[in-house]
Amino acid sequence: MVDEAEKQPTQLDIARKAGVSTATVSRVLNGSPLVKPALRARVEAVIEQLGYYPHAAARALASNRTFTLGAVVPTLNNAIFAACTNAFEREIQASNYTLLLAVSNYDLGAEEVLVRRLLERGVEGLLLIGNAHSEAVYELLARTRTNYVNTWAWEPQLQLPNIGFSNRRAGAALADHLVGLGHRRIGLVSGIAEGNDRVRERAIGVRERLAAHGLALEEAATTEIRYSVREGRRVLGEFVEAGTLPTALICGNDVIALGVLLEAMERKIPVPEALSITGFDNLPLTEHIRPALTTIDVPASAMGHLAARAILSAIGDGVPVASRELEAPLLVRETTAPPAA
Amino acid sequence: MVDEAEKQPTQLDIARKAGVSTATVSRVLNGSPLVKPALRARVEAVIEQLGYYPHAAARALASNRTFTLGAVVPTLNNAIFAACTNAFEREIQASNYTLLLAVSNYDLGAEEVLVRRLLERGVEGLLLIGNAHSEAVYELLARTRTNYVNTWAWEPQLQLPNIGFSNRRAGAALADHLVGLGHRRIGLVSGIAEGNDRVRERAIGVRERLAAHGLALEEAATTEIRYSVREGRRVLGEFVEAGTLPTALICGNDVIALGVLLEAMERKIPVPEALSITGFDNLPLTEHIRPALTTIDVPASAMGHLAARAILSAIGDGVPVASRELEAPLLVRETTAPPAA
DNA sequence: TTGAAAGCGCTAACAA
DNA sequence: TTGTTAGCGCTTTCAA
Repeated sequence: MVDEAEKQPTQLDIARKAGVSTATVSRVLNGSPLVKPALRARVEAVIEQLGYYPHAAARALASNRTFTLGAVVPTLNNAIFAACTNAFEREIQASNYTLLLAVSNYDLGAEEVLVRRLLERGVEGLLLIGNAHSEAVYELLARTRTNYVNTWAWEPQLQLPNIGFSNRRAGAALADHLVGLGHRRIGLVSGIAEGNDRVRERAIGVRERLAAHGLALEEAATTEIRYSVREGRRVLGEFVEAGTLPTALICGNDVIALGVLLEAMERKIPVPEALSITGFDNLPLTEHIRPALTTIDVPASAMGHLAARAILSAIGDGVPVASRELEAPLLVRETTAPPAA
Repeated sequence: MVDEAEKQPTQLDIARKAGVSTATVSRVLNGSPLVKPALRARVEAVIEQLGYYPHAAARALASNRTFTLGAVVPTLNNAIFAACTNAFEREIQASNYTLLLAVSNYDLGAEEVLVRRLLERGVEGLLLIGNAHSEAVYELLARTRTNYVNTWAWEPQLQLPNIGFSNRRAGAALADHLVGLGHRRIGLVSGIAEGNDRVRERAIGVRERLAAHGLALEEAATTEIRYSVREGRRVLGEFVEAGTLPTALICGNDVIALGVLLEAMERKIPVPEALSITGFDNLPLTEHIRPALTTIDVPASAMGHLAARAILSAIGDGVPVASRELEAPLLVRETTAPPAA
């Protein structure tokens, strides 16, 4: 019955014990220069003694600042988004900001309610993935004048705050590379395009370049699957059994590519001799596996860091977030080669 | 000059426009059953019209509830922690809670300030990794009566809220497996033990079982390294060149194990014939790679989900978080076999 | 250099 | 069933 909820001390407790006003306590806490050193020391001693710490909600209500930033990512079960989130958090942490994180599971509708929830929480800025978000999200962001940045994308014509790279050009680079190698029958095993503009842009890039060379994707070797090793393996098997295996397969990401590669090895299909494979992301493992995976180097951590710095300085200067294009270079390794004659 | 900061509408705005009191608006917002349907509809219409949404800080200050949970993890650049965090977020999201996430980078001192920061933010519960936290953290948690749970650990004698598995027993299982196979010269390539009780516990488990069999770790093949493929490769190379390679290597996690495995393959050291290798975590890839990795199946997502449910129900019932032990079974696959005669 | 006091937007008694 | 009102803990004028 005795719950003795001895509450957290408040500034009033500190003020009384130190014989000062709450205004002075507040000044001490906020490092105001106009508190006499002696007084400051006295107050700090009491703060220490009572184990006081500020009540963020009260502070936010009074000052209209939360020192909180938000991020909503599709998932953390993709090393690339986890890395970006990690970098973002580390960067804002250094500026005494705290991260409110939400996972949308690639669902734009869910994302909308999550963004709303973060806005209610008073986030001073937001990191989003991609440029595809619901109308409502964009309206909310505009109405509340929230600093935000769409990472993982670079589409200047959209006039959106982008810190990322051109998925379309990355897709194009992959296509050019394979065509340049002499491939004519190329398939695409991409991620699920629904609600994912990065996937769509990459596919457009691939198709455009193929078309420019008078080619087209092998539709019988083109499909969308979830990002998983198992799915990659399954698809490779299906292509083989259906007799639709092309000479090159562009995979939506490294995880899929790894699945395709491992299944090919299991089936004694020589890679890259009989089948060229490309990935996307440049996961740490891809350079160590044999054959090493040809892939696109996605600057995941850099996007996280830069997005944080951009938002933080936008908040500081009161200016809009500055866009910035990053490189996502093609890394030619061992899974791509000219097709067997 | 014209910044026209047309502020967010407040309950007062809604109340006036709807011709009711703010109390009624509050009731509508909180789904109080004692608001007449007609009135409710009128208020909701105005809310919709003005695009109003509640101010979480004000709400928190008045109600003393934040609907926020915190998590501080060592890093997100480890798929296993990312998976746990992902599961935790998904679970609390479903209960309308929001996640405050902080990354400690395996630094207990840093963790302390982060926990403090989350507490200031008013988190109603906290997910932590492991049982090793600073005194100050435990004091803070006790004093504020914050619901928290240490995942990734199961040490009932410590009387701490644990939802996890016994790292020591997992280490023991690995040792038993290898000894049972006939290995006598066993090395350990663990993660950095500093500030990481999981690593220490696993090592203890290994050493204990080895001792029980009258054996000891090959110290010349035992070391601590960062969790990276590259590091794993480097270490394998060093052991080979120093001529200290044992017949089996217990690796701190799958990433290290993969590095060791790939380097062994590169050097034409037959695995498992000449060298048995074990990992830890059961990353999705490990079952697909050849030879498939013998490892410990860590219930990362389950810990995230269960921790969330435990904290949420502790908050609901006002009772302490219930501990729970999970299995972390040994998965014997293809990288372990009897040592060559 | 310090203090008094008025809110910030909301919830929750308490009244009606 | 609805309204009135007193805070929640803090910041921030404004005075002193």
